[in-house]
Amino acid sequence: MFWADKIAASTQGEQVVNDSKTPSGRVHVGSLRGVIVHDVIYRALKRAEKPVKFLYGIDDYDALDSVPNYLDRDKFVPYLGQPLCNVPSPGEGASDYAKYYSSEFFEVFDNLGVRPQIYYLRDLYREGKLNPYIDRFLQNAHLVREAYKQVSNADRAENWYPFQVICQHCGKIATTVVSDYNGKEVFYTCKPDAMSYVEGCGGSGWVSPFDGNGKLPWKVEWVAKWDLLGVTIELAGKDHSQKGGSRDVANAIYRKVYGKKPPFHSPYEFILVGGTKMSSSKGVGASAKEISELLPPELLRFLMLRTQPKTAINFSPNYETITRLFRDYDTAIEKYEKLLASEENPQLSKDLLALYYSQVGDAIRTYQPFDFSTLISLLQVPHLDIKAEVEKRSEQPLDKTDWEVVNERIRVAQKWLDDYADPEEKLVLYFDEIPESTGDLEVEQRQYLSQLADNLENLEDWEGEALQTEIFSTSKALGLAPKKAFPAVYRSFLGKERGPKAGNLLSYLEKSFVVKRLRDVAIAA
RNA sequence: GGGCGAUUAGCUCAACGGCAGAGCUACAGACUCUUAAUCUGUUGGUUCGGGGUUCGAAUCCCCGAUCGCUCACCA
Repeated sequence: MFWADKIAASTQGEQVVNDSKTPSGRVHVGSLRGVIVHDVIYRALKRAEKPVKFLYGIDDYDALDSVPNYLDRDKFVPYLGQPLCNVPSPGEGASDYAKYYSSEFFEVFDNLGVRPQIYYLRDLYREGKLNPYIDRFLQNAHLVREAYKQVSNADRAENWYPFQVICQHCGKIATTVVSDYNGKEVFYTCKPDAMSYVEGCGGSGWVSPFDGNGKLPWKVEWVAKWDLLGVTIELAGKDHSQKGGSRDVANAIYRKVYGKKPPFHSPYEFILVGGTKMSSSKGVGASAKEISELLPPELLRFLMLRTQPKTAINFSPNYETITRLFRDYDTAIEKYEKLLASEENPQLSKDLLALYYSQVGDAIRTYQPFDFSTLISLLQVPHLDIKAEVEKRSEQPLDKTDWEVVNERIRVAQKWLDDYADPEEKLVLYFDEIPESTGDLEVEQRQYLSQLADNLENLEDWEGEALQTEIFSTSKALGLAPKKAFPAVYRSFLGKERGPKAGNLLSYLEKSFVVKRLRDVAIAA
């Protein structure tokens, strides 16, 4: 059974799936794992025809705790410690910092077909929705302290309260400590030494904790959200899911203060991104936005969900990884088509369910696959009419959908070549020097190149087909197997054993250059 | 030091108590203009090591190794 269907099958009654994110900056591609995991669980529940809602919260009352290195430090340092919804937007088109980065993230959601009901913590606080929870946690601060102590062995002072107000003097929320509560107002101090990354202003006073004047600490806030929204399923990254970790603490608080059972939980693993291959100099990297601009949505979903949540995913946008992703997807598509041809309403196996849940829409979109790695190769051949080439190499005539898929892949392949490919992953023509690897050529191969140079020199029609014929017939005439002949040619120009169709390749080069190079290689020791 | 997770073919992963598998790679063939293409086939395993439970263990238990994450605050 597919992992998400297992979770769906274990539930009873109406389900509320929840996930959330602090919009502290650009979102790394790894953050998409949680998003996709929850989306797939949501879809699995729908597929099982169980009543379900999917919520996504933006924790924009959290404090700005560092200035990302891609922002102007001087401009944002003054806002350290303030709620993200009160920090100015770093760019056009958003009212504030939190909205700016969360809407960037939501564009990716939209692209991936993830459509949860979105809510903002600022609204929950300011509209007073969390007031009853704030009151209850303040009244029962001792129970919260107990939970912290028992679960994660963290000591809290006797007069510690699970609440932080926004300082009325300096606007920071991270530095305030509440030390008293009279049922209507709390007494707070904005402490200079409360946080390592920012100093409080030293102000203090009595203030109402309600209607957006402050927030609950994260672990406590989590509980309030669960109860307010009726959350029944919420997974968390494994960093939160350790024994004694934040999820454990939140669970304990929910049990202690409300006597209720916490939502279903299971940790999910990270996505490990091979950092060295990332080209930061080209300004591209592994942000969720960048990767979603590179990969077609169903491929990105496929990457995230075919692996069960508790297994780590290794992903780098290098040749090996990215071509494999496309190939695996195509393999699944072909398997599905075969199944479809043999049965009316086929039962989907586990791998095909991964394909199903990868779709942005409701049905699996089938097409005639055209190998992605071949496209990467073809795009590097100068002056090649790629569409004609695709047509020629496809078994069946391509229909409208096929072309859509191919065109999308051409775009991806080109973008990958431009922004992500390492030099050694690209086709390199050696114009100025003879590739080193020609040194290993055998005597017969050198004789062949020499003969080929003579034949080509006399060739009148410098054109792909004719060149291909000449390369081939020369090898026949000398009795040298094509398996030896062609690599000799490729090595002379590319330094590799293989390459694009040799005739075409040479036809794009100057005749004099080709002849000279062949002779140079032939006589070199 | 404590905790959690992982470790299966060269690589990426599947199998989750019932014959250890797939894709890619590699290798070998086929296609008598044949070159990043296509097709066929083959190789490849002490399931990290050691012990135990079981009729039966990659799977469950114990000990150990390696790797990753985590264990003040914040999230």
